[in-house]
Amino acid sequence: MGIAERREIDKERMRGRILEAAMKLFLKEGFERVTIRAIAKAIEYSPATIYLYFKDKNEILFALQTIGFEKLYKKQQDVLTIKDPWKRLRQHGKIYVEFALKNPEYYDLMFIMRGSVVKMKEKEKWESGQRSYEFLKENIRECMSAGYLTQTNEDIATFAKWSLTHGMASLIIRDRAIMLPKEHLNAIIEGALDFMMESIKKKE
Amino acid sequence: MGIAERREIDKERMRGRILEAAMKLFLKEGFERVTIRAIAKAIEYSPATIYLYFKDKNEILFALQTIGFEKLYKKQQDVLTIKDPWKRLRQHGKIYVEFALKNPEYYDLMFIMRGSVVKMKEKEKWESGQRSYEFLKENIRECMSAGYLTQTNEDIATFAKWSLTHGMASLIIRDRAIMLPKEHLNAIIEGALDFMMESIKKKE
Amino acid sequence: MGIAERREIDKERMRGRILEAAMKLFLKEGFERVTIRAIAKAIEYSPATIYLYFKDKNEILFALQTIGFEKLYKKQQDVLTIKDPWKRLRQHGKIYVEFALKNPEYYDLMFIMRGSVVKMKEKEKWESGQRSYEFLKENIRECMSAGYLTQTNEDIATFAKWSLTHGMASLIIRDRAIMLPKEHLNAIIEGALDFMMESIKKKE
Amino acid sequence: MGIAERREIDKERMRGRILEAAMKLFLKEGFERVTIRAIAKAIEYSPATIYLYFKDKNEILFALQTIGFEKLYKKQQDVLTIKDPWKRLRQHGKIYVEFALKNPEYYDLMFIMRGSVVKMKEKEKWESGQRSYEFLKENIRECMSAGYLTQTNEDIATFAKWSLTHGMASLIIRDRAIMLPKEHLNAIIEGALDFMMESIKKKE
DNA sequence: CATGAATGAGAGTTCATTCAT
DNA sequence: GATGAATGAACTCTCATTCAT
Repeated sequence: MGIAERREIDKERMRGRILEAAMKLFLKEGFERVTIRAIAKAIEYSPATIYLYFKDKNEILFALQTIGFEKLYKKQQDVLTIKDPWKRLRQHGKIYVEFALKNPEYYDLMFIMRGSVVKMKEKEKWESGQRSYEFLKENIRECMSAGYLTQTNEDIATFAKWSLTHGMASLIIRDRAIMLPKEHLNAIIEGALDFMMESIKKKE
Repeated sequence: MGIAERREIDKERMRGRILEAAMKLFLKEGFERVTIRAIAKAIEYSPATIYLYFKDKNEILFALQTIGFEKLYKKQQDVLTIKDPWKRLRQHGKIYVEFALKNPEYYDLMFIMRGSVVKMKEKEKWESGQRSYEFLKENIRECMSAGYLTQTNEDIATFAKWSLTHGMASLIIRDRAIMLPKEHLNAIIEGALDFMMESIKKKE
Repeated sequence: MGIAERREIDKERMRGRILEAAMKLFLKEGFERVTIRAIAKAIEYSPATIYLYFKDKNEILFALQTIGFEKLYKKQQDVLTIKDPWKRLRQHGKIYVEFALKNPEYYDLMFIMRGSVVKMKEKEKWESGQRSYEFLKENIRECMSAGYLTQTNEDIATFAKWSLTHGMASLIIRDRAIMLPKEHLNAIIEGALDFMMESIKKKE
Repeated sequence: MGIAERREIDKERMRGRILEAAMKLFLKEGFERVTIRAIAKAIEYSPATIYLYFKDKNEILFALQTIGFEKLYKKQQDVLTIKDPWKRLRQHGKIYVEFALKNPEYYDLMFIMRGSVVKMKEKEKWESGQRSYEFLKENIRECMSAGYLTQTNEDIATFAKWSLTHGMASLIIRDRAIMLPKEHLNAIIEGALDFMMESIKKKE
């Protein structure tokens, strides 16, 4: 291992520490508490040091987003153990919402937070976002091939499914589903997923 | 028209101008650019003047939200002309998403934006929010009574329907549905609504 | 009674209401809460109206001060019923501190508050302040004539007496005597007065 | 001298400059003119810089107060060279008033200024304040033991002595002793001290 | 590599005061 | 005589960022 290589590794490690600290702040204190200073303090470096590893605050948020997408994608992979595409689709919905509610700050960053912060329309980033979308689409496609689903445009079906799950997750995360008692939420979510799945099923 | 009356009207007009300016800033510059100073500048008054019409920044945001809910509720009423609850439900979904995409700033404020802004007022605010929810629920109920819908918990069905529409709207508003070509969006939305409606329908 | 006269009376009445309101705010809310707006609100007039009766905020504070001095002077007069100058001096000290502690905001305004607020060095005002001083001095003089007091410069004796009482009052009012338990304060004050009186007494 | 050490010294020096500037403003412009901005301007730094050295404005005032108490306590120590408790007590009074009149801003902050500024810190702050009180009390006690003083409660005697000196100092500092010609002030103060001392002395 | 020191820009808010009506 | 409307001038404080060392 050359010197340059080691340097690279060290650099990567430091970036990791910064991101980890930033995420912890996110989780514990919420978005508006994630300041460069706070991050610096958490890793016991000076604010200026952060700038040696990230161009600016946006780059940090962007990196966190990417990590978030990575995490989600991994979770999605787990679902592949289920061979039946129909059952897999159902489980897919479940783990998606679960991911969102267990990692609300990640999810927020990935799917809710304002674009201005992380210039959303730049393609690069959505490489990772898109991957998750494609994964879902593939699942839908298989359901169609297997005759489970009313024939329809696959993008439509994918978007519908995604919207349902995202809708539930984001309403909850952003405190708009307060009319539903917290203790019933899980049951309602499962119910809603079943509701759509059941009904979505091709009637013979 | 008495003097007092005219005064009241003038005051209301000024409040209107402030709200309008705030809303424009929202739209053009994003949330964090909506500052008292920016609003003041936009209407060519001093920052202090704003405080003659609104107690603080929160009150402005709160007022905008309330207007938004009013607007939405009115739109929802239009749907009542459709007597068949099933067709009405379908149209309900359509106008909901339409509202969101035509008034993205309002919708954002009402259903997406961080709660911190309106926290204390939870109860009052959600009076208006809840009203819209109840309206949808009533529609669902009627569909059930009329035998259109698979029997299920009404809150589940309502939340599912709401989540679908909110999901679509919020993914688009916050730029997460960029993989879907803009020119097809409308069709996809309609498709997704039909998709769910169709499939949701009770199989005999 | 002519029109002009009535006008004058009305004006005076209004000034009175303003001052009263201002003083109430003083007492209830403390100095920094006495704003022109707050006063106006209290008497249910507009802030602008205040300026028809007082040139500026300072003039209000100045007027309050004068009223304070009036009050104190009246209290001082009560003491004249005591014929013996020595006993009268003792009582004089007592009522002075009493006045201060019962009307801390007045006292503060009169004897503690920064000159910047009420340009202290302008003679006019101290006409009223001085009067109280002279009254005490006269008492001292009588004590001397009556042979009660060690012969000394009368200004010295007056200043000493005044300083003792003012010192106690102001230390208490501005929270610097917190090491003395509140419930003993009265006894300590009386004790201190006696202490000085006793010892001040000419030894034969 | 290591780098860290030098840094520390520089930091301390800067804090010193800030405090000095704040104190000058106090002196020249009065309390309400002591703003962060004004301090910053005075030392030709930006307001934000101040916050690198002090948490907030309160901390500055608190620091000044503490310095003041330190200064006073040191002055009080000087008096210990006088062995006779009676003479020492006399000198104690003198240097107390001298301190107040030579450092009116400090004295004001320590013993006159509204508590609001330092409220929360009551306990810590008054550790230093109390120390000075205790020092005086000890002197009083010694005078009693030595038979100089009429037997009385020691708190009463201490408070009386303190009140006399504080009374004189604060009346002068806050411009309420303007009836006494400036050029005689010193003599009057000394006279008042003697007056009390003389008279306080136990009569045999 | 790391950072201490510094800052420009800006946030929300409050106040005494003015003036046309 | 009364006031609604308006504002200039402040205030404290926070943040992302830069740069010489």
